[in-house]
Amino acid sequence: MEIRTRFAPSPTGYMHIGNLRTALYEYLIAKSKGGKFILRIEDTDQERYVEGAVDIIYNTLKLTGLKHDEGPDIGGEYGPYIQSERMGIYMDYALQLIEKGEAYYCFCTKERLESLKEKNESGDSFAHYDRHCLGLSKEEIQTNLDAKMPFVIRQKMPTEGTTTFDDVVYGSITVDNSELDDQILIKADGMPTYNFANVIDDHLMNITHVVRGSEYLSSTPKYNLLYKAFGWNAPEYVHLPPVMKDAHHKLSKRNGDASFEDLIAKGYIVEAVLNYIALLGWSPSDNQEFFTLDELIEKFDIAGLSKSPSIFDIQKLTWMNSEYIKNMDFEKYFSLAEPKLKEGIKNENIDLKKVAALLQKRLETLNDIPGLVDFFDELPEYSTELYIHKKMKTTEEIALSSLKACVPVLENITDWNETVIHDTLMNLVTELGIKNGQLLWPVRTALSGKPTSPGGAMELADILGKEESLRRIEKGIELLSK
RNA sequence: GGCCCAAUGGUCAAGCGGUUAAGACACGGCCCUUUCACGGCUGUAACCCGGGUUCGAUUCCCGGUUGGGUCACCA
Repeated sequence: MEIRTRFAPSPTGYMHIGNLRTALYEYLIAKSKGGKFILRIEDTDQERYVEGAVDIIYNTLKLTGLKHDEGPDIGGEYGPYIQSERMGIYMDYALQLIEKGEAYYCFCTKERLESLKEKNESGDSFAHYDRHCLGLSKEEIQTNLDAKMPFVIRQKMPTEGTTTFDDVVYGSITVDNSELDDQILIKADGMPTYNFANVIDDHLMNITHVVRGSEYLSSTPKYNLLYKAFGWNAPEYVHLPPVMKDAHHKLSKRNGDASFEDLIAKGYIVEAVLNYIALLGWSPSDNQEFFTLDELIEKFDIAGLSKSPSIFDIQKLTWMNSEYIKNMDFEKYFSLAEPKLKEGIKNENIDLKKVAALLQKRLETLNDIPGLVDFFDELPEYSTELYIHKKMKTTEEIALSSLKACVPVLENITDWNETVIHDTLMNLVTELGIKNGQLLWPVRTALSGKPTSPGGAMELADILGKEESLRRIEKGIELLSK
């Protein structure tokens, strides 16, 4: 049988990391077996609907390469794929259940339900609905309906026995039916609840694997009972442990934690984020850590899913991100880096490609760039203490004499490029009989005005150009002469 | 509180009755080196507790502890 999974987000405004990971696993479960990945928008809660949220979903899937086979934007034979466009369907099925005696109308007001809860809080019984409306006669129901009284439709749960279901990651789980509430299927506004719409849609769309967060584990028995009430086969359940911010809190936008789009805005690479979250709760049978999407499809095995929550470790993502940057094709890397380079460098005489090349092995995120390259534009104010470096065996005196010595030889260079600069400086070192660092460290310092810089003396001199390099060295001499 | 679930270094995470308990991140050290990085080598660090079962438990079972989830006309 063809495997079909669905990503069923609510359009509430952004893409959680946890949501994206769920989508990824859904995609992989399907694609690793040649199945279909479906997108369905669950917008039954009109109060939480956020304008533009659906576009974020489309964009994220597109950006990450999690291409869906069916969905609102591309259609498919099981449409519509937006729940609000499927309204009639749910009511029909709810009515079917009423006829079968598996569900019933409930005319209780919210106030009455509230008061029930209050009673329960003081007592020791469960906060379950008291089935006040279960005993209504057909006539009473009809009268209420004719009077246009607002109603909901509730599922009638068995009061005895147990319900058992199997979860692919958690195994067999059993609960007492007495724990189950007569959950609402159709709300007073005529919309189905998530729990009901889900079952109907998953069945109608032939979904074979229901993948979702473990917070749904405790409501899954109700799902199973619903499938049973209809006489349908339940799908495979794949519940996923949460992605945590720390040992106690889930990662969530509400706590100010980064969403997918935030991470991208912070200079993380899409592929690195995807790779990292693939490994947050799943591991391959071998030790492989770096995966392209295609490799994930090939290597993914549902058995590698973990049962326990994982803490999102930005440090490891950052490391992985730097690995992606380092190993990226230069042209691709440059196209990503260029905007950030331009943020830090306004001077058009600077060869951005050379700067980019210097940076590629030193970046953690793209956003590090501006702060690392700003000195190319303008030499920052610096203290002559920068010239003192123990390991390079430099002092201010040595720095001064080294800088003075290199001015004439650099001035003599006509063909200003890295190789020539290198040879010239190294010759000078030999001539003066000093250590490399005693010349090169002062030059690097004079050129950058910073304790650290991407690239050393030769690279910086090459990029800055002859005139500017000499100007900066003179400036160093001036500072050191005071 | 009832019910459900989980528990290996600081973090991710192998392991599935017998192992010197992998690997990665982070951290420390060393090497390389014109700074910082990169790279290479290396070090510190873990089976929540108590009972069983077994010749033998990190692994299986039962309790407990801790943590999480759930108990909505939200998904």
